[in-house]
Amino acid sequence: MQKKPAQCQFGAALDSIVGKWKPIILYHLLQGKPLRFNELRRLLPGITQRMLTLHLRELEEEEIVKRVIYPQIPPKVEYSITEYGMSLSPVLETLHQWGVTHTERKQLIKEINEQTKTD
Amino acid sequence: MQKKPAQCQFGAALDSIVGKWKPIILYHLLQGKPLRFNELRRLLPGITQRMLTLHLRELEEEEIVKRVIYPQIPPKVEYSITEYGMSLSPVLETLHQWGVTHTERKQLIKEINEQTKTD
DNA sequence: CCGAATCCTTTAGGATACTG
DNA sequence: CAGTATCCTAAAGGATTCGG
Repeated sequence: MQKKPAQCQFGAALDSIVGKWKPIILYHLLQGKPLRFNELRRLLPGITQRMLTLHLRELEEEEIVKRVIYPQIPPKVEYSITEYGMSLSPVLETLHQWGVTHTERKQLIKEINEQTKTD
Repeated sequence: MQKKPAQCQFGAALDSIVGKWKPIILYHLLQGKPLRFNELRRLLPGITQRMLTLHLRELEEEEIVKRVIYPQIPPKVEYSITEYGMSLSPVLETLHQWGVTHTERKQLIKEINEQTKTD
């Protein structure tokens, strides 16, 4: 990667939260309740086991997510947000706000285009 | 793509600002001064013409960036942030803040690991 | 000067089968 | 239950050449 101005470190932040399933994984974990692997999986319809583990491992690597293994049969593993991961909450909230208005805006523009098409 | 909870629209926001060069492109344009294609290119060492145009087109599509063509020989094209694109400023600032501390944190952890390795 | 077009490489993401 | 291991596809990114 290239050198960036010190004032432009939001690329670094993006690296931690970008990934097809990371937004929704984080959303669920930020509810506060620890979730087991299969619970999380059920909350993410369409995700494969592989992708879920990959994304969780990445979040774990950044210490955003904590993985707790209960040594028992059958296995039980719980994922939860870390204290540090909680610091993402306001960041994601801000992004969320912008995302909502952005989506609405695009929808509005689309409707206007379809309207004027019939003129 | 899957369905997401309405409370989790930050994935939509990410779509607009993710891309290898988008963060740094936005950083430069958010300085406020319109920049010509080749000016921008010089500010982004390593980028190819193709990638620069592709990313700019995407940002233009979202109406985050405005493209003004001056019909003259040799051609002159200026890119600038739109009014709407300005609304990204606080969002990116928040991301930036988190990115800075996150980078520092990772660096710190790395140093500690190297320290304890010699014990 | 500001691209478009073509072709190629790399990475992200996915399908499927298997395991302690 | 909670994963690995393999193999494969699609998408992002890049190198190079050509053109108004």
